Formats: sequence, structure tokens, C-alpha cells
Amino acid sequence: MDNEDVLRRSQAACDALSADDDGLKREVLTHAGNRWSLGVVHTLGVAGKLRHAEIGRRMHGVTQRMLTRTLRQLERDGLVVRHDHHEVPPRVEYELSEIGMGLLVQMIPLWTWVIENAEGFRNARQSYDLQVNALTEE
Amino acid sequence: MDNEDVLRRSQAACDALSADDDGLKREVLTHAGNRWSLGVVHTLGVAGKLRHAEIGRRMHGVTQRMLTRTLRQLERDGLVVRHDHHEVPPRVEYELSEIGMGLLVQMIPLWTWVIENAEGFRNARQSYDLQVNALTEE
DNA sequence: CAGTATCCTTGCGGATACTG
DNA sequence: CAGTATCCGCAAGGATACTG
Repeated sequence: MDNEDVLRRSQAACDALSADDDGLKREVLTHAGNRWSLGVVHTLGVAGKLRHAEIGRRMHGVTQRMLTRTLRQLERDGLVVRHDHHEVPPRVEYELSEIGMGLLVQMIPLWTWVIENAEGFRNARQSYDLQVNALTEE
Repeated sequence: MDNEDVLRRSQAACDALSADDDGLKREVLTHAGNRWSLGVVHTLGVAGKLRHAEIGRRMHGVTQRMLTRTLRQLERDGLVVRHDHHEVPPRVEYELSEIGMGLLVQMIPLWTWVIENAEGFRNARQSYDLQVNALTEE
């Protein structure tokens, strides 16, 4: 993919995102950036079908509230399927949908790239913050 | 890339993101999900070097405040370079950095996929909302 | 177990007015 | 022109306690 190709394809993609009348696509993209979404998608992708508590155990730091909220959002976006077995005590399992698996696949190159460029982000931020401090201390 | 390969690579990527002590990588990902970030990155990618007002003109609906804020954030993340010519009246130009161009490239497959699956999202949301309405109206 | 309910803080997004 | 300053509403994220 050469430089022109990049621009042509990004043009097409951004046109489509701009013409996004109801904001649905941007919303999905935003949700993907939320605190726990990527972790849940990944966890379910790796492990298959999991119960609520089991997901919580595998993800460090998530509270019950945020896990429930994230799962509801992912379910609403069609990325996760909720299986309620209607038992007492309750047993509810979650798994990635087809489309959710698709997202997982699409996210991987981006994640990999972000990880590879982490040092660059850190350096950029440091020099930026230094500059700002120097200015405000004048 | 077969199914196992997907899982192996997502495992590696998510391990790296989980070990993200300072949250820097997640932060960059979150910023990419913000309202105007993608548009600015795209606009600069297509047009090259642009002035503040020129970016505003090319992006429908953005306010001065949000544009400035978005540019500051992108600059802090190292995705955008700010050229202040120190003239009166002020002339400031922005352009994508190398690393910013890299993000643009990485985002394209994801955007394309989101656009292609927009119908899926819409359907998922509709049936979800219908179910919720049916439950709360009981 | 799988959630709600409540309360809180933070930051996004936006409108409007002002300035070097 | 390229921003600040000030206001607002809203949703994300989190802590804690309670429930069928």
C-alpha cells in the first residue's frame, strides 16, 4: 500500500464516517476506546464462553458495576452475546459474536502498532509537558 | 491469518496493553476515539500542512474551542506537529507527524470494517432496544 | 451469582463572549 | 487569526452498599 493509496482509502473511509447521520459508527468506535471494552472483547475472544464473575476475575481492577455496564454496551453494539440460563442461583454466560470476533481481528494491527510506538508517545508527551512547564513558569 | 493466529496475536497485544502501567497506550487509543481526533488526523493526512482556521473550515460542525483542544491533545500525543511562525497577525500551521501518519494507516482497516458492518450494528441495536422496551413495559 | 441503587468526581462536548 | 475565559449539560468511571 503506497502513500497515495493510503490517502485515497482514508478519504473514502472518512467520507463514510462523516456522512454518518446517526453517529452510529463513530459511537461504536468510541465504545471501543472505553476503559474496559477492549479487555472484555479480548478475554472473551481467547476464552470463549465465560460467566460474569469469571470475566471479572480475569480482568484486573474492574468493578462489578463497570463490567456490567461494559457488557451491556457491547451487547447493544452486537459484539457480545448474552446467554441467561434462568437458573437459581443465576448463571449467565457471555461470548463474542461473529461481528465481535471481527472487531477483535481488526483491532490487532492497531494495538500492535500502538504498542510498538509506545516509546514515541512517551517521548512526545515528555517534551510537550516540559515545554508547557517552561512557558507557564516564565 | 487463521483463527489460532488471531488469538495468539491478540493475546500478545492485550498482555502488552494490560502491562501498561501508566495507561499511556490506552490513553492514546481513547483519544483516537474522541469526537474530532480522527477527522483532524484524516484532514491533515490528506491536505498536508494547514492553518487552524483552514482545518475548521474543512470539518463541519467543530467549534474553535474543540478544535484547539483536539489539536493540543494530538500534539501532546505526538501525532501532530505545531508550527508557530510567530507573526502578527498570528500564523500557526499544523501537520501530521511521522507517527501520526502511522496511526492514519493503521486506522484505515478498522474504519473500513466498521463502515462495512454498520448494518450489523444497526440491527443489533434495534433488536436490543426492542427487548429492553418489552421488558420494562411488562 | 449477577446484578441494582446511590453518590461522587472527572472530563468531554458545546455555546458564547472576549483578546493579543 | 488563533486562540482564552466562563458557563453549562451530560456521560464515563469509580466506591460502596444492597438484593432476588
